[in-house]
Amino acid sequence: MTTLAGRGSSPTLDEVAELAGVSRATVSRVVNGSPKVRPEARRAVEAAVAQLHYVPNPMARSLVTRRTDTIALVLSESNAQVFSDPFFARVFRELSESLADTEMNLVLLAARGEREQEKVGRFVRQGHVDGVVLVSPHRDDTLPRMLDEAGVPLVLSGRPPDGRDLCYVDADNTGGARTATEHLLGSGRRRVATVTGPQDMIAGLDRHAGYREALEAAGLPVDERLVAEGDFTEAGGARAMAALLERAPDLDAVFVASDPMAVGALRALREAGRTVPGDVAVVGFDDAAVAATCDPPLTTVAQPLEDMTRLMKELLLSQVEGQEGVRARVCPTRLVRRASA
Amino acid sequence: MTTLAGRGSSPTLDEVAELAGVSRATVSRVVNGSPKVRPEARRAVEAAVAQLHYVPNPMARSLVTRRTDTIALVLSESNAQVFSDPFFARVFRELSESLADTEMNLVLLAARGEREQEKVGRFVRQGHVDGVVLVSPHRDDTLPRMLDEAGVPLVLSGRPPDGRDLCYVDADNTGGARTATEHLLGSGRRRVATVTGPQDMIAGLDRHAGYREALEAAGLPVDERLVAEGDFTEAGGARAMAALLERAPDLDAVFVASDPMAVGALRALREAGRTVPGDVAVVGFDDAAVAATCDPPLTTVAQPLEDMTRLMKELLLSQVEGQEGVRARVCPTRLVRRASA
DNA sequence: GCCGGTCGTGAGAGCGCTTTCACGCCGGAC
DNA sequence: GTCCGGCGTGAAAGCGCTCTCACGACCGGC
Repeated sequence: MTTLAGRGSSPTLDEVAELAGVSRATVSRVVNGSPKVRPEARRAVEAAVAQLHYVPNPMARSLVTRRTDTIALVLSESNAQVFSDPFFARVFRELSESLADTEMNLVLLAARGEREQEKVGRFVRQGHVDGVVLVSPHRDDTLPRMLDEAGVPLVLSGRPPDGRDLCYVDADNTGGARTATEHLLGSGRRRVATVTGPQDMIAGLDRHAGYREALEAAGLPVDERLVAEGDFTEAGGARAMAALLERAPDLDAVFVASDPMAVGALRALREAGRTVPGDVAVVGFDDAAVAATCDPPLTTVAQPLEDMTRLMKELLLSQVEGQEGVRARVCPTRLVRRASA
Repeated sequence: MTTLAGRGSSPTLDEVAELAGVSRATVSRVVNGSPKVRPEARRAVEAAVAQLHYVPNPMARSLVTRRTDTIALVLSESNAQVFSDPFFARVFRELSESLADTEMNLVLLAARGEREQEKVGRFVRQGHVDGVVLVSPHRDDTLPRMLDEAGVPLVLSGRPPDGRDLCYVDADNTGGARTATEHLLGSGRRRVATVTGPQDMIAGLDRHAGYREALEAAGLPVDERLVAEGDFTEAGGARAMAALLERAPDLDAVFVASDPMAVGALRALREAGRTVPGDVAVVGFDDAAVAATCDPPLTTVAQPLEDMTRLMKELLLSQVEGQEGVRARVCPTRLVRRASA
């Protein structure tokens, strides 16, 4: 195959250089915004670039710069449903948006089963991306370690499981759960139950811990009949709530570890004939869109997602630039008061 | 910077060649599975590769092969909510899974606002990917044209808006809607309403058309009071259903153009004191997970999503291989009968 | 008038890989 | 014994870019 200018295959630096009457080096300088180019030459190059519709070949560039100007958001999650999780969707959106006026590209990689994790690992190790933001909600996930050992700039969304010293940004899940529970306690409730998240997920663990902390701080015993595990879905929340009602009919409040589960709990409560917040006060977590629209509107714990995403971006980009700065950041949550508690 | 073997920077072909006592060319042949290598030499190379943990540099390779072994799934959608749409999530999952035992990588690109579309366009035009599967649900989207003109192998998920001759795979939305409506008519209903999808979305349009076709085929007039537009969300479905009930209290059936909307419609119906399917029969579309779990379980139209995804993959890969084969494929839908109609 | 210092530029060496091409080798046909 | 045809191999030419380095032009200071 010969490389014919203007015939399908895109023009190269040399062709631009020839048309502009300068050398390759000068064209490169113009394209990369170097200041050391005479205005006159710059204009000539720019005209040639425009005329030829020149687009630099990123592979050739990466080959020498060792940069790809691309970062990956990787979702490590075997469970299908979590992909459509509003929390994750928002992280992706915010990240994508905040990168939009950068020259950085964002790609999303899914690592479901082990095979896919392996593929993602290879992809990253091969240098396809300059860095990765990793969402790895499960405690026993091996991907954080794999990517860490790949030596690529890495920021976790959510704290790492085993206390590994990885760079991460997380919401203060424990603190948020504590505040939520204290809010319930503060309004005079004494039989405060909880629907936890899956206890093999870090956020599920932390929010559960916050609930217990609040009870202990108030000098109240933790009654295991008041604790039921959900799976972060609406259906699971309804199930857990029903079980709770069965085991502890005298409960007068419940902290539910996610808004979708809280919506399910609301339904179970309604079906059991309990009023909210009259009979049972309910607090959720996440401040998902549904929290404002359900009936009654949900008091919930909001994470500063925008800040968190910005932080992830900044921490990652500074690593990409070669600076090792802050390793971890825990962001405060905020109680959003609505009608349910 | 000097390139020191084994020191951070990964080993190159030459280092492997030297260790194995052969030439670069031979190593390349082994790595790429060429048969023309003596078993003895092959073993030596493989040992060297293993010892050095050699991983080929994909940029260098792409530079000469003009392939990246990566395809993109791009979602062109300004509306945030659609990202967590179960239909899209499934397409992504299926595609990812079916590519898992290929050497092809899959990345997801989001093209929300115009800026992001521009970025995705540039990304693709620069040759970062070998092909793209494009989900572009809106009628007035410019991305299909942009990517088509980029000259990259392209398969749309869903038919293209303006009759452009693009390669696509779609469900038979019109046929499915017709079948659904006929089912309602066949069970003796005579005042069959519809909650349509947004009329600036292709699926919304097609499903609406199917509804009208069925009525016309049955010799029934289309009563515009029986038509309300939803937005493919549960809340929107509830709103539209309420409006329908207001305008045409005598309706006895409704075809709802998506399952989430149908769930909302079910709620509105319940709140209005109508029984389902006693007073009003309801048929949804998509056979989403929620259709089987809601109350009553939803009769709905299922798309052969697995087949469709496989087709997209095959059509795209054959384009990548340079074959121009089938351009379009419309897959038949199937009515799933449950309790609601 | 000479000298040191910018400043803009171009030649050229690589980045790590694939791939063509030519060459030496060996087995079989004559 | 000679000749031919594979077969395995290595040398070398790129792929399109960046970046160092050297060089000429031009400036002001003495």
